[in-house]
Amino acid sequence: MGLDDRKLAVLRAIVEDYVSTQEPVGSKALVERHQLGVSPATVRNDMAVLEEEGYIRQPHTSAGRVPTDRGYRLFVDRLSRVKPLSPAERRAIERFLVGAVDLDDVVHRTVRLLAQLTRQVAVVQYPSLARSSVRHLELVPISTTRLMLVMIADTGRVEQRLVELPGPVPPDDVTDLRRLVNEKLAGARLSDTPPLVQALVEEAPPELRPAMTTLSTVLLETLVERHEERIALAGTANLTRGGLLDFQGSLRPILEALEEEVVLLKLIGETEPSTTRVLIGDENEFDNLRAASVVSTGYGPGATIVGGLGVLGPTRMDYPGTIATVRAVARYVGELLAQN
Amino acid sequence: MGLDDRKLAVLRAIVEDYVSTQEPVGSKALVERHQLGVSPATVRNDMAVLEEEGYIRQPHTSAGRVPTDRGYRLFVDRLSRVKPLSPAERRAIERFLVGAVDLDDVVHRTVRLLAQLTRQVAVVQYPSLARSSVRHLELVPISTTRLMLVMIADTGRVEQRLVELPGPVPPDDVTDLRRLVNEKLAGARLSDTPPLVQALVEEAPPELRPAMTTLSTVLLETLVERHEERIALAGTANLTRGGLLDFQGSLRPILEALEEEVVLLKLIGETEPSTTRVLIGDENEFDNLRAASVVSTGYGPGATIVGGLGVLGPTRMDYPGTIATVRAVARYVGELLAQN
DNA sequence: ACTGGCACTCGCTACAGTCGAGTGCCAGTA
DNA sequence: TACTGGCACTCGACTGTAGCGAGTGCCAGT
Repeated sequence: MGLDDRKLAVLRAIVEDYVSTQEPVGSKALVERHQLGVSPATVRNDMAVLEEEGYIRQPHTSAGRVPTDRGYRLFVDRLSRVKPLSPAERRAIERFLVGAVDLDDVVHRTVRLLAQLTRQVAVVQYPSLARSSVRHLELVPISTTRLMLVMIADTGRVEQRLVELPGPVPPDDVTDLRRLVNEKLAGARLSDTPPLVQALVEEAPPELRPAMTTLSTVLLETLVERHEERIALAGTANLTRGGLLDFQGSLRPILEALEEEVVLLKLIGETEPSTTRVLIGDENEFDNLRAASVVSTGYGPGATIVGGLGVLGPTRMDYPGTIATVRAVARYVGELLAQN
Repeated sequence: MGLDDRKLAVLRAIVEDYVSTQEPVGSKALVERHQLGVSPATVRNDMAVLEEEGYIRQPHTSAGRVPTDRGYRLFVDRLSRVKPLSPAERRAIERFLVGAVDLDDVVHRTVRLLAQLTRQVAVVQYPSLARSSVRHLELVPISTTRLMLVMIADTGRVEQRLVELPGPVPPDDVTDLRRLVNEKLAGARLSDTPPLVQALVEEAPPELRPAMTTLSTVLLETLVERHEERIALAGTANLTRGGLLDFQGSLRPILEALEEEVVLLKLIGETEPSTTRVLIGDENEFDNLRAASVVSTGYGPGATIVGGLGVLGPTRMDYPGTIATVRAVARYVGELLAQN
């Protein structure tokens, strides 16, 4: 594993050149474009070693070298220098996000911004209900046997659900139900609600018992079991940049994966540590995405994390730039949420 | 314009063959696959006429014929025979749509169903607010100077919006505001609300005046001006079927168009008459979509129309089948909405 | 440990030739 | 007049060959 500094510099140069030109890079071009201080022949020897170690490969015998997924990984972990955002980018972020009136609005603006800045596919998860607390529960009578249950979370999310009651419930009883439900649940984290909901049913006065039972079922279903995560997506047109070279010629598997909310959630939703996560090619657990890389991070007001966001692109992407942008956008969104 | 019956039959045969094989169709293959009762030479003469009239064309001199947009138009208008849904399809529709608990749920299921059945890109517009009536307006205090305005429409749509009040408003005043707003607006069509909102401000008691003024601004903005239309999309992966032959090799313009809600709304939202609309290639007003066709129709409970839905695919698509499916799905969705 | 030189590989492009599906036209026939 | 069979022609698709050149691996020399 003798990878001395120069070999690492060569790998870095290969990655940088390949990312920008999208063409296999040869030894001669390398020494011309970078100040390596050695001759092409020497670089070739280094390349041979790098290839043997699996960091680069040759598409065909007489072609230049291309980084492998492993090579990108090493690059991301040890070689990439942080790329600060340009002032223009900072300004773009601020301009784009001010004036958002709504959680929906914030999420939509964010996902478009992210797609535009990175020129890739952007994914933003709405604040997770599992990480939210109940701010208020509203019951709106639709008919004598139907209620609309509206839950407002502290993260700004609003979920609604129709409740089909077992029998007619007079308006006064609805008021009572509303009061009881709010007394018990307001302020509680959603993940803590199941026992509380259970208690609600047990403590309900007899005449409200049937309605409360139905209501509790819906509550549990909507708020906990079905784990209603939502996702916004933008920039799919960016997949077609770079012709058909990226993604080995077929967008199909990528587009299919992007249609599955479950997949997207796995991609950007699992950010336990608050650090940025980079998944490169193979490392991805979905076969459909083995030709793609994902950069994602968590966001939230202050230090807490309420959701994830990220971008998806070809393995040959500008990792330092993308990582910087994703982080910056996540931070801005967090600040925005903190204001509400 | 002498297009006798046989020439029309030839055109129909060309369209049908081309749609199913995706290859230019020649005179010999035509007489073999269809019972036209004449020789290839005769068919060739007919083809020459059809080409002169602009209904078909030759990709290159020594190739078979391909329908033009104009040819598809004639086919759709006069030649296509209605294709009844298979029992399997009917069952799929029913199975897919029962068990929807929510408007969101209904829309999502519908759009996926449509994409799956037609194997194309499906678009479903949420019931338009412009065509809805207010069922209930709820004001939920978030802090002393902030309210969450929640509007529930008779179509099942729920819109929320944060209201930043000019000063602190005590809970009792919020109750009053809620009562006043509902008394005035509940039951009104959204398009009729502007004068009512105006009246609300004028009739408000002095102490509620400032809050009501702010509230009315948000109300108008959210419910009328910003015309909050929503759209669901599915099946973009289907664009890659048929290799790169459809859409002349580049999905880019299509994907770009699909990202613009405004474009989608124009495509499927403008269904004044309750009939199915077919836009073929050129006929589309967006340059990005000149290689695509759109089949759309309105849906709604009973005879009224509250929104549009449709699919987008290559100009060489199975028009009769697609039209039948789109219609059937729209009808089922309408019935589903009528139940609520 | 690095370098210059050299033979070698192999994808890319251009070009020529063949094949065959499909056409347009025309003279012949019912 | 309307259709048909026959025939010459067109032109894209495919195949094979040849030359080019970027890039490599190796080796002897410093």
